[in-house]
Amino acid sequence: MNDEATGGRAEPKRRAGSATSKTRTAILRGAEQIMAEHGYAAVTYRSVAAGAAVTPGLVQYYFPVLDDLFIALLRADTDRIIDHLTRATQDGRPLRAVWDYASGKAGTTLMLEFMALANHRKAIGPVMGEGGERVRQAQLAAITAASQRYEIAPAALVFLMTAIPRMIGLEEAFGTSTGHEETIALVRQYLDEVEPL
Amino acid sequence: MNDEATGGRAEPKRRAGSATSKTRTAILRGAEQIMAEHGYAAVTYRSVAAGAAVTPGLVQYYFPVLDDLFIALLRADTDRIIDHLTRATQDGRPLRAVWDYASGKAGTTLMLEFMALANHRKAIGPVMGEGGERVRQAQLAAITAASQRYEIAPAALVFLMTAIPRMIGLEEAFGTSTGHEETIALVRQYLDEVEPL
DNA sequence: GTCTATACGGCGATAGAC
DNA sequence: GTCTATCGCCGTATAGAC
Repeated sequence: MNDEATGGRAEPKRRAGSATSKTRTAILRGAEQIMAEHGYAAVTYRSVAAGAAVTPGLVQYYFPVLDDLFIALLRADTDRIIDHLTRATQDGRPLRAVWDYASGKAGTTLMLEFMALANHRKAIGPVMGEGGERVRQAQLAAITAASQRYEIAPAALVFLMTAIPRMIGLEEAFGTSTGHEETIALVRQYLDEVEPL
Repeated sequence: MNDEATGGRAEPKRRAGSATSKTRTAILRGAEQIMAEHGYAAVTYRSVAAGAAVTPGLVQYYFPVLDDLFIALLRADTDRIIDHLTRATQDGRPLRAVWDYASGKAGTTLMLEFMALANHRKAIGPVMGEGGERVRQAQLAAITAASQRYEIAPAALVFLMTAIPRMIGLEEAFGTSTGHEETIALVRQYLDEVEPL
């Protein structure tokens, strides 16, 4: 509700305390769990403090604005995703790996959570964009080795193999489902052609 | 931030005052403008009241819980979208009409706004799902007349023509763009084949 | 039925004490 | 470097005036 307030700030100091502080990592771990369990809206100075058994003021000391905490969480998640994709695309069927990963429910939920977060905390948007770009470049690198097999521009292919299952997941989270089965069948047919099992 | 509180309620009376009240429609109009201009987070009892020149208590009289106000706005938006699509798909190139509409920036922004809203106001989700289903059925009805032209299952086609530009819009809102151009070129090529200008 | 006034417990952010 | 007190928002509930 105070979006404008945080958006209009120049650039104050964004971090206090050492980056290696034990307290700091304990706070991050606790915040991550709260976010996974109850959503970003449940991540408050008070709840994180309670989870890490410190005072709310101390959490705020390490993360002066709540954005800073979310950004740290988002960056860590992005790194994890890229790690996973890098490993999963080395089995000879990189396109299927991309499709399968994007089809995972957990990832879609997390994406929705961060999209919603970015939507009312303007500092988060650019971090998401940069993370999305990093992920896409990693996917692109993983499929270009065999790109002549696919008959479709690699960049378009990677986008589609991510966007389609993601949007299906989003819609299903709310209860819209018309066309999902038919679309999945279409993609499966294509994958069977270009990356037979 | 008080999601749990509103979620745990049985089912109190959800509306007071007549549905045709002049005050009620004034409140809705004002709320719509605030939402379009500053996002859903700026829609508060106090801001809406100020916009409609009434007291916050009166807004709450007509919409006892803020969800009720958002649901009224979402339903009205869905009706408008269906009206628009019904008209736009009658020019002989219904698939292009679907694609063009989903490519509009305003609609994508609004969708993101409502998705974010649904993400932390659980009462909104089902209303979004139902609205999405209504829109999709209308689109489906509009293209099935000429469906033999398309070579792809109509339901999959409608989903893709909506999902692709929507996801492109979402990603661009944050700053991810790899693959967008290539994907758009791909779709344009397909549209030129099945619905030549 | 319409509408106002007020109170409560939550929140993020800030200033400043230790 | 660590932590507290306080401020001004918020949604919601309630009591009651007209």
